[in-house]
Amino acid sequence: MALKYSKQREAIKEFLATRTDHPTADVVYMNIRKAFPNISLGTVYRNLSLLASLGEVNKMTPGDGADHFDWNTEPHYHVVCTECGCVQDLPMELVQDMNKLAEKYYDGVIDGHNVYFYGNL
Amino acid sequence: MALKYSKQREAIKEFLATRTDHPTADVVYMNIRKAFPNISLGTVYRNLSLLASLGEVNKMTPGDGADHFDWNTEPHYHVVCTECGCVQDLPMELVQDMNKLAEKYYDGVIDGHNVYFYGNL
DNA sequence: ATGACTGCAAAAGATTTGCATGTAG
DNA sequence: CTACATGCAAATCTTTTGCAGTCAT
Repeated sequence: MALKYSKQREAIKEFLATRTDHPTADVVYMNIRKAFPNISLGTVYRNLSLLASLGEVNKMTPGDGADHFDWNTEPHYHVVCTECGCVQDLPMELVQDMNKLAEKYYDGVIDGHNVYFYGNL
Repeated sequence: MALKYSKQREAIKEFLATRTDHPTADVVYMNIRKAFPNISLGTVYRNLSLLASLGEVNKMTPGDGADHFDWNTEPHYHVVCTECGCVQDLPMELVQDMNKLAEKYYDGVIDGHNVYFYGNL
């Protein structure tokens, strides 16, 4: 289980680091393809779960059918856009109000996206 | 879009109300079959999402591959068993500590299940 | 050399959908 | 009657896996 270097995995990590949203495996695949036209979707999935198990990325399942991958491994909350389904980080000032959020659903607008609180309410 | 009565839907609702865990569509299917041997999995899925859109049940996606359905529509948190994957409600006294939970992962034992905090940390 | 990694394609698992038939209102 | 609901099967979508060849160490 000794890790070996792979330029595909490196490219996937670099790509994730450039994104503040939280792409799905397929979005990663589409983008990595620009630099590696022959990369396979299986390789993207294998590397994403490897990176997730190493703790280098976070795997999220917001419930839109596909998993999302987050380069930010610091503990934080997320919100999901009700329009496009994208995942955004929850502003820190709202984190402090988690107890209140837990008492009722949060609906609002962040960065032009209509979001609802994505949590286990 | 006027709702019509169906004994299959009624049975699904009744079954969910008897469960304190949070069954998957397939588990619901297996159980409803005892009373309705000819019910189809498609019908179970159609009714579960109908009930979810009516707000009569909650649909959850803990990330184990399948969606789970929860009869308790009151706002509350969940934890997931790392052994069997089942979903449990988070004890209310812990809800009051949500801010602290948000700062670090929660690992513990509840009702004999080794659980981790299922949230968007 | 050896074991990890890749591309490809097939497989697996969950959910959705099209269609002909059944049934509540 | 006529919509809505059902059963069945096929289709769709995401993710995983087996395998033979490739590459890092």
